[in-house]
Amino acid sequence: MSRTKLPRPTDAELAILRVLWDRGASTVREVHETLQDGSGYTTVLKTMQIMTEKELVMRDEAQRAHVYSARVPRENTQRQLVTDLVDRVFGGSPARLALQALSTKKTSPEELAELRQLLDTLEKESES
Amino acid sequence: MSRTKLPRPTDAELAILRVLWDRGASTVREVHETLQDGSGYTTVLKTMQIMTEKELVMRDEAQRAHVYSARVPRENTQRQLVTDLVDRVFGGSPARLALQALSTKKTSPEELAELRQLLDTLEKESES
DNA sequence: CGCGAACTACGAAGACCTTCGTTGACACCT
DNA sequence: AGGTGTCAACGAAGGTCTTCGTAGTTCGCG
Repeated sequence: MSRTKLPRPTDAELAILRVLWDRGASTVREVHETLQDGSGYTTVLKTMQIMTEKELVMRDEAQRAHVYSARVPRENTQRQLVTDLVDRVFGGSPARLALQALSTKKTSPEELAELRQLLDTLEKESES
Repeated sequence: MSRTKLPRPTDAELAILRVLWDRGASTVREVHETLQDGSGYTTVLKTMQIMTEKELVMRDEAQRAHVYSARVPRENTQRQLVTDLVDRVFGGSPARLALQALSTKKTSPEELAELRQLLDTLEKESES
């Protein structure tokens, strides 16, 4: 049992994970350049080292410039953060979060259609 | 311009806010008792004092046991946290968050109906 | 070889969060 | 008046996160 009940990634960690999810395996330099915030190179490096310890990312040390890749899938992290938020501020109701999310900004017709489809599926399920 | 760009409430703060939103104005003791986590009385007190400084809550000192009430509305905080999450992990697409939220857990038929209604409204809007 | 550029590693500082012990004030009861 | 319980205030400790300076390593090049 070495499963240590992973904590939420921090903001800085999440920003880095997003880069790795989007770009795929990358060096510190690449991440640092992509991430156009004001943070310094060594800051990004340090954070990525910590993320390696936390097993959020993998490191390939074959080259001099180590190559990092995300070890946690994007979907999982999204799910983790969503259920966390649902529990902490929406009383455990994902639907209320969904309502809040949708009424906030505008959504494209394609996404609306996708949502409608999901809704159909869910309603059929609840009927059976 | 005294608007200081409010930061996300921390976990402990959020837990307390939830109690205040649910119960309405409450004393520290009441909050502490409601909140059945393992935290000590003075911990809750301290946090609520800090929240007063941050203007997250209001304090009525008329009685010996001060009475606190939420100063930020629940809706605002929910919106804040949702848009924050949308920006940080769903690339700015609320619909993707909604999809993730809904596919995670089961949702009651009433909520599904509510969602469908909102979807109708949104689709009509995008048509015009 | 010797220099500079690109890297990693390390450590420490500063900010914030959470936790709680202790102190002092106040109130009620006997 | 003295004792007991309730309360706010304070301060300090310990943890985590973020930041970055500095030092050491490696590589390529003149």
